[in-house]
Amino acid sequence: MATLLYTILTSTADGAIEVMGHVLPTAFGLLGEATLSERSSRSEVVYRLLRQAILEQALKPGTKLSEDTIADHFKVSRTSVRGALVRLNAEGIVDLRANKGACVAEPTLEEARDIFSLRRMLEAEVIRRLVADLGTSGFKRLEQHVREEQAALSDHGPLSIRLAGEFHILLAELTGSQALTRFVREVVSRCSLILARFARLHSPECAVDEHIQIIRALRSKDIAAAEKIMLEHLDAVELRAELNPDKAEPDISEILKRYASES
Amino acid sequence: MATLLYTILTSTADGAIEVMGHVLPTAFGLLGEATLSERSSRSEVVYRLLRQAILEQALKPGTKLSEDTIADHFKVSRTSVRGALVRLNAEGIVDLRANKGACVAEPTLEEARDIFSLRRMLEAEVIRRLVADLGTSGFKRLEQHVREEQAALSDHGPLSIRLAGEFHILLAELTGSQALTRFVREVVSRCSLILARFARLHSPECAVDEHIQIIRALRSKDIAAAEKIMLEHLDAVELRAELNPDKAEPDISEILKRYASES
DNA sequence: TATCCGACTATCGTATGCAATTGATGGCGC
DNA sequence: GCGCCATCAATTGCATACGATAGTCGGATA
Repeated sequence: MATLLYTILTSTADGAIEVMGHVLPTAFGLLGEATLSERSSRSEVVYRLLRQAILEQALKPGTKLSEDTIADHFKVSRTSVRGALVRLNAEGIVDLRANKGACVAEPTLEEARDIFSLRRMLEAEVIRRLVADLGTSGFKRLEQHVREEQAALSDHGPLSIRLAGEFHILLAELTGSQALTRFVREVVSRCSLILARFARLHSPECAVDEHIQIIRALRSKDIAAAEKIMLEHLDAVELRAELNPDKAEPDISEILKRYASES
Repeated sequence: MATLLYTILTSTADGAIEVMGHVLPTAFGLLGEATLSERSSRSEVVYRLLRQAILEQALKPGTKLSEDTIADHFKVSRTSVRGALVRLNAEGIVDLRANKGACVAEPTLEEARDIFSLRRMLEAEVIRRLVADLGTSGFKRLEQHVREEQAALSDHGPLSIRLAGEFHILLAELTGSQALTRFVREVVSRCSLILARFARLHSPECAVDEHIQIIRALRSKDIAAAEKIMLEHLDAVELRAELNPDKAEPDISEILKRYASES
């Protein structure tokens, strides 16, 4: 396994997707249910790397994900790539159009609002549960994560983008609810896509402060306050997404829809 | 299992898509994003049939899903089967153990309670949204669905089991929120597994009545009342699941856990 | 010159073959 | 007789090959 990862890391060093090689190591804890100890199949590795690349916005919404290209870069067969793409499609971060190849999903404005709405609901629930029973070790993990976020701030790179999202996934994990974690993972992923698509630029500095506030609120054991902070944080994130309808038309079909009725 | 594969086998004998005509006509709007007009790939067909078989409890939790066996019965290659299994795994209704094959997921008691808890939250949200804006056509679809449920009651078969679950998915669809629909689909699917695993027998008669009550509550536009009815309905479903810890130990590991600490 | 049609290319969908891993069975030593 | 190890069968993981489909480019015709 280690050898496989090594070959992939080195092989990407001279490929086009080399970005992903750099940031991989720190990512491994959170990226999936699978821990380091389990052997990873090739398909699994491709899945993780692609997912990571998308969440770090190295692969932007709309980017074509040709099976051949990816297979060549990772030095694996298309079979393994297909498996990864199917999974990513099931998570909603990759669109899979029959006979026309896959591409990074492009959430529309409507979907974006939808996702944020659900995210508020889910994460409010996370907070409620954590206020009820978050132990010392949980706080330790949160604080450790925030420290990593702060450390990553300096490079202003993809790492901080990803860590910002993973803070929320970590919160969900700490509830101990697998299903809730799954759903939060999904909305957070989709939010990454939304930000990549609509936000002018990601400004993670604020986010870290807000994350610290969330931890503090959790410590206070005040449900209402904690929930309020979380919702405000999510509002801030949505604000950063600049989901105003008059900019960045999501889709040609969206535009043409208005003309179709007049013809 | 054998019976199911047999029915599938015989019905696929004269063409894969026609088969689904028999069992899926009412479901087609629900079962996936794909509409009838799009051509379905083999992998897609296998996916739908397997999913349906699992949700109708023809394939029970724990059943081994050998690639070869399925491929032979469906007269397709293992490749198509694998694609379907990966998708089902992503939805959480199939477990995929590396090098050891797939099997229908076996939710533990703990997971079961977790799922029900989330389901309550999600479906309460569905109700809140529907009370706000459910149009005439929406009610028509709901009533049509309930009629189908009633018609299916007579055979006491798998169809009524599936339709009962799909009522909830239909509710979610009517909110217009893709993400919410996704999540509801997932919890409903998992609940099917849970019922298959723990419930003594499925008694769908009650469910239909309860579904009618839900529609009535939605008509009344009384959020609190509608939400209450839905939650009561879900409580009833959970009750039917008989999630009492002292019966039907989910897992050998669960049992041995208690012994491990004493060794 | 503009439009339509047909061949071409690139890419995907599927099948098949081989390598790798797991679990089992039988033989061997104790 | 009992336990351990090696070999074997079964099944999955992966790669490659082939057929099918969609988009593109060039030529023929009006």
